[in-house]
Amino acid sequence: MNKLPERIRIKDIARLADVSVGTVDRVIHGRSGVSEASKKRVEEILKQLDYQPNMYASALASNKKYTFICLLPEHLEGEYWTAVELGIHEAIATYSDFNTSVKINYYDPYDYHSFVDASEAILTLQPDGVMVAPTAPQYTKGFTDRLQALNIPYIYIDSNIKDVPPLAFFGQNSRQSGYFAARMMMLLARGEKEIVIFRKIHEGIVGSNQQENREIGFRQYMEEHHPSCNILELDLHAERNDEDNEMLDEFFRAHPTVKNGITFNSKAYIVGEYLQSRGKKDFNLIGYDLLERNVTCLKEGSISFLIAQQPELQGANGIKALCDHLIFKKDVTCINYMPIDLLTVETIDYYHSK
Amino acid sequence: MNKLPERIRIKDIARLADVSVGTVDRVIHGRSGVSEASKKRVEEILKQLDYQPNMYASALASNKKYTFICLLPEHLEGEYWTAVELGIHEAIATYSDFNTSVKINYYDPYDYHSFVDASEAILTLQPDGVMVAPTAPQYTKGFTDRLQALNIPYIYIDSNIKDVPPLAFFGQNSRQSGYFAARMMMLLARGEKEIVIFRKIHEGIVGSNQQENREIGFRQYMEEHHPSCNILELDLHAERNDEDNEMLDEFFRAHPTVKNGITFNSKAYIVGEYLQSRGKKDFNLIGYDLLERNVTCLKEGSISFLIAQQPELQGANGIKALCDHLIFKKDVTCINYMPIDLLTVETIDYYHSK
DNA sequence: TGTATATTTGTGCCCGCACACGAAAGATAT
DNA sequence: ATATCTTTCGTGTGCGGGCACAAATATACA
Repeated sequence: MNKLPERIRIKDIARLADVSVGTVDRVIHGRSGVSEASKKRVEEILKQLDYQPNMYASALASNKKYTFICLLPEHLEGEYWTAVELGIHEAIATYSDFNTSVKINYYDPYDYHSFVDASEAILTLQPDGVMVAPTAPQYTKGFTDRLQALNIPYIYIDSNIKDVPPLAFFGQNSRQSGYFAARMMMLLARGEKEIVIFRKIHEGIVGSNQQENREIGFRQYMEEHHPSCNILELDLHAERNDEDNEMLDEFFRAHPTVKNGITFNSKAYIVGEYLQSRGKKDFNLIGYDLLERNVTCLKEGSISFLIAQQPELQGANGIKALCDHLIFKKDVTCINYMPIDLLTVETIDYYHSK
Repeated sequence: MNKLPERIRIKDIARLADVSVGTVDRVIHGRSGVSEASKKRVEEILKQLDYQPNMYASALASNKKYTFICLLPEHLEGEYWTAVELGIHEAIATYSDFNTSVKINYYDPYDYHSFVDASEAILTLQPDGVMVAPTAPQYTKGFTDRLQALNIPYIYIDSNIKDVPPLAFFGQNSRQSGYFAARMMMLLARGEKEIVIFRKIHEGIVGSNQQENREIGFRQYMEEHHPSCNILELDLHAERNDEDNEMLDEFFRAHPTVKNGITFNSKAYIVGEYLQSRGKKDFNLIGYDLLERNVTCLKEGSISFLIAQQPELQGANGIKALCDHLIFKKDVTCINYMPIDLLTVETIDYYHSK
């Protein structure tokens, strides 16, 4: 009477199937050289005992290396994508014993050629997995088609794209988050009839379909619940401070009664810092993402609410999905919407994304 | 010219220090039997190369087993603690290759003897780590003192206790969460001058200091920002439905103008379902925790906001902290406040705690 | 100087698994 | 019947590190 150990090993399977560990190994990995009879016997016991390999021992023995490449928009330190990078490196660190490494490449979100060039470079490097922020949907398909052909799995973060489904997507449902933002805005606005949307435009290009979708959701809520509310718009440049401030001055001179506003990008601090500099305390501002400058505005009162989307977690989960797929051979959920988090001065200190 | 591999191994250290792997191993584990000279040399190289052991190989070789015991309040399926258990099992599953196992024991939160008996039982089992929900602070110290004496690390979840600091605490800052709840309540209330707090009392015992602290925070906000607001109270029993409904009927008959209420426990659905059954649509209700029945109320409109505290993550992080400490020898942050999450009908579908 | 005893160091095996190599058994050809 | 090839299978080695034991060196004492 042999008692089985809690954790089933290949050795145990082999003994029960009356074959050697080599044969069990061949069955598990679907390699050739096993008779139908043995194969069947082993597979049956494997299933019956629900054998789960020790992935650490497996990784140790196989001694394989995995290299991933991420393709993100160029950005300055402290901007939104910095947080995504943090998550990426964090995930790589937790999987470092599996011989994983990552390289982050960049493209100019306002120049489509740049994206194509960068994706070309990645293809020649033949990584084991790719993670890309497809802020320019129309130029992504050519890239992912080639990845598909090379059998390289790829992850989308931040924005999703209809076309071919990736291995996984991590990001917010932008439309819904805009819809939610509208409800929060109107809760602050208390029946006011004027709202302003602050946009950010660079050479006529919005630069991210996230922003557009958030605005669509926002307007949908307004139509459904406050159809009589007047929605104004102001396009800022987010480049030279004084220029933006002048435009804001002009706007508020022309619309002195507007008391509520929202930005659908991560640059709410531009408006927040303006409000602070002008001593305007009666304005309700909602913005996106926990940039340091946004958080400062939130704490000092010039921003009422920030909506966050856990960028670190997006980056980390993207890498984890690649590892789950390639190393652990686990099934990966394709669509992964991140939570829509509302942060206020009362809750900001307790927010983190681990 | 020897090129070092990306990942430094004991073997590499040994070669550089001109000793055997056995000696390096002894230095790493602080075992005796190493001359001062060798020790110093090895330690220097260790530090210089920032050697990080392959924890998976280490776990494989040492072949140690770790058993943890959790002590939670008894509860029915679907209540708050179910989610904590989920997180516990999830974490154990991810660490299963490290030979970890967990056992969950229960005590009656309304009977202090029960807690003492249960903790006694745990001490005789001599687990490698303990996680406890100290809802009865005054009876916990005797237990943790004994654990300390046995050198068994312990984690608090949900509530923290002043006394002796545990290895780590995971839970919400209850006071602050009540403070935040008050702000949200008043945002919904729009200048109304009456608020009702629904409590839950069982045989005169509140059963959790979380609830009390949330109420303290709530009242603090009200005093600071709406001192003239009238705060009513209603104690429910949460046992037989009809009895609670009668009390609610009576309350609303006596106070027909009250349009805003909050519960500081997870039983908001008692009030939510009541409102629904009576067709009261003009009442703003805020509650805690994502029980299925609460979520249903949120979706159907009888609850406006739910405040969540990621119970799965609390459970999972507690186990992870024990593993980090015992297996990976990593430093563990002692105080870990969970985020204060606001959920609405617009965001609930995107909320999850992974 | 030799022997006994500490102290320090090196070696080998094992953990669970992957993979290469070679042995054994069966099939086909001559 | 023997040689050759193919299919099927078992064994051995190594991944990085823990630990027991043996070996080597140092120290004590006669």
